[in-house]
Amino acid sequence: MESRRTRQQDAIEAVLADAGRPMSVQEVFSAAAATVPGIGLSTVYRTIRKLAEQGEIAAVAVPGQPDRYELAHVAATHHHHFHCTACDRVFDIRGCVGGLDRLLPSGFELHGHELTLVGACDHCSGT
Amino acid sequence: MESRRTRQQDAIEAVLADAGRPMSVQEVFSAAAATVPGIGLSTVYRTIRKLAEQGEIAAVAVPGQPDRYELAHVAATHHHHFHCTACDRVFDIRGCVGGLDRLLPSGFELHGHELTLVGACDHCSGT
DNA sequence: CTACGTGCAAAAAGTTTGCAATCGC
DNA sequence: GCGATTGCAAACTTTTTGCACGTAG
Repeated sequence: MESRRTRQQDAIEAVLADAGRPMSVQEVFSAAAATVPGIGLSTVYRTIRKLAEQGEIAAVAVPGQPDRYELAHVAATHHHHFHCTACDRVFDIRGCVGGLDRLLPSGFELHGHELTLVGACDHCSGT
Repeated sequence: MESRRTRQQDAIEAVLADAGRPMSVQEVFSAAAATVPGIGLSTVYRTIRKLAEQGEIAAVAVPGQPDRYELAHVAATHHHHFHCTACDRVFDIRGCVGGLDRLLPSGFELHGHELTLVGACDHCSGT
């Protein structure tokens, strides 16, 4: 269960690091293929799954679409997401809401939370 | 493109109405089969998709899992979700956070938001 | 009666797995 | 050299689609 450094893994992590926003497996695959031409889709799936299990990347869900992933150290810097329903991209937004404890029903334990704003990004809004 | 009232559609909507929490397509299928024995899985998919397009039900996403659905009139009564990572169920919780506008980057338009608390429900927490 | 909605089977899309060849260490 | 990792193809799973029949209006 050693961890071996390979061109493919480096490329995948680099893609996620450079993106600055959550990406789908397909997006990662396309982007990584630019660096490592013959890379296989299964390798991307395997690597992403491994990174997710190790907690190095976090999954972001959008209804009706496959999950997207982003580096955990980004996720650790607490932030949230903005889903543009026009161009369908997800952006990271800084800041966090507080006072969530008051929403919690008694007996429930709060471990974390995920907030997604929905709307149109600066590029897609009619502004 | 008329809308015809059928036994199957009634059963599916009844299941969602009675559940009180977001359900997956499979869950709806199983529950609806109790009322309409020979119901087909495709019918459930088709009906749910149609209801979603008409805005009568809302999709709730959980990373790594298929979407779950709940009646929109419930979603309209603004609320949020709690995902128990132990029993893997999603609960509705009342109340809503405010002040989201201040999180919004300039140029972005806010249409809605989705907040999911993550943790252990009263049944699963060690309490 | 007309044509929308259903059930079944086949197809498509998305993800995982088996295996021989490769490459890091 | 040894064994983890890869790429390809096949297996699976989940969701969508084609079609003939049943049925609501």
